[in-house]
Parts: sequence; C-alpha cells; structure tokens
Amino acid sequence: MSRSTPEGAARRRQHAELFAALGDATRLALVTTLAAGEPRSIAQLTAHSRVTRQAITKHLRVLERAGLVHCQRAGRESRYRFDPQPMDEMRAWLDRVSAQWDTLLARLKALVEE
Amino acid sequence: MSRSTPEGAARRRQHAELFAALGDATRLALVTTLAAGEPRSIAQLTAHSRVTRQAITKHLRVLERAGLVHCQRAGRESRYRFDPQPMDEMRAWLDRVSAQWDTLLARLKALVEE
DNA sequence: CGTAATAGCAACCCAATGGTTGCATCTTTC
DNA sequence: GAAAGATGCAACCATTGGGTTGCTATTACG
Repeated sequence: MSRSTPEGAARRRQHAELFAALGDATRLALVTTLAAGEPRSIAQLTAHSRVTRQAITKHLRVLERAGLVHCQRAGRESRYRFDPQPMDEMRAWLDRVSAQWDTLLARLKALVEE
Repeated sequence: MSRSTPEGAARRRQHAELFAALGDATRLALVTTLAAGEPRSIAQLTAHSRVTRQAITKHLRVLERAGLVHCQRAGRESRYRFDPQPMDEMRAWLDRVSAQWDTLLARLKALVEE
C-alpha cells in the first residue's frame, strides 16, 4: 500500500517533472506545434506567440530538461524537434493508475454482489 | 498550423491545469494512493507523508480543482475519492499529439521514398 | 566589410506556490 | 459536558517561475 521506497520517490519526482513540463499553456502550445511540424527555430516559435523570445527560450529549456524536445544548433539558429518518448511514459503511468482503479472497483463490486 | 483561436487557448489552459496538478511529487503520490484504494480522510493521507496536514490539504484542493479527486464530508472527516475521468482526457490529448507526430513522420518518409 | 538576423547571458520584477505555525470550529466519545 | 480528533482559516515565509529588458556574441548575406 504505497510503501514509498526511496527509488519510488525518485521515479515519482521524475514523473512529476514530466507532467509539470506540460503544466503550462505556453509550453503545451509549443509541444503541439513541434509535434505537428518539422523542427523550428526559436525565432519561428516566437513568431506565433504573444510573449518574448526569452520567455520562449526558457520554456524550451524546461521542455528539453524533461526530454520532450531536443535542440540542435544549425548555423545561427537553434532548431528544436519533438521527442515522443516521454509522452509514452506518461501514458504508461496514466494507464497503470487507471488499471489500479479499475481492479479496485471490480473487487468492490464483487464484494457487494457476494 | 496552430491557429491559436481563443477557444483553443482556453482548452489549452484547462489541459495545462490538469497536467500541472500532477506536476508535483506529493500530489502524484496522493493520486496513486487514492486510485489504489478507497476514499481516505485528510488525516489518513497525511499519516504516510512527511509534510504537514495543511500542506496535504492544499494539495488536495489543487487536485480537486483539477477534477482529479472529489471531496465528501463524512462526520468530522473529509473523505477524498479518486475520479478517473480527467486522466482519460489527458490520455486522449497525449494520443492526439502522438498521432500528429506519427502522421508527420509518415508523410516525411513518403516524401523521401518518392 | 558592414549590417541584419539569431541566439545566449545576466539582472531584475512580481506573482504564484509549497510549506509552516497558530488558532478557531465542529464531531465523537466517554 | 469536557476532552480528544479532524478540519478549516489566516497569516506568514522562502523559493520558484513566468516574464521582461539590456547587452553581447555569433552567423549569414548584401
């Protein structure tokens, strides 16, 4: 029953950082943009936004630390591309927790109908 | 190309709030606990944590505003129970974005092999 | 070569957040 | 009815976070 082992806590922190990376409207927009198109430079990503280039840069750094995007310098511009793997991890987590919930409901229902 | 309509922005803010709710290790632990067991009181949830009851209370309020848990007063205690629906929404969002990414890759591959 | 474009760095600001402590309120139970 | 249990509320604190401005460095291009 949620014996919080140290490793478990570390994993949880990792997952939390992942979710937190998507916990901002601007970053969410960046991710959708990058997932829907080819790699884009910071200037390009800033063009469609209402905030400063610096703000976008900070957000991209957060996304990069979470592994959701990767940066590659190309000439005078930094191209950011999407990486789907962390989102797969998130989905796996959501699935695990939902499954827990479902089995719990099933057990309770069985108890009632017994 | 990410024509950010006002409604789209509103939806994005909603989603961001959802993800942000899971963007904290303590809240993540609370959600897993509640999804794995029956409704629990604040005192019970605090018992297995290293932070104060007040901190847990605040976290539960955040989770409630995101719709991830619901509270019901029972006598002198407040019982919180898990609600799986918002997590389904998150999964749907992740699926949509991943699908976008996959179709993009497919299109690019087709272009190369053309 | 000079100029414009792209980006990085640093300092700063303000609001939100996670956390605490202290006290009041309402149930339960003896 | 009084004491113990479980919460709620409010104030407060330190840190983080989103955002900006100003300045510098590198790259592309006429």
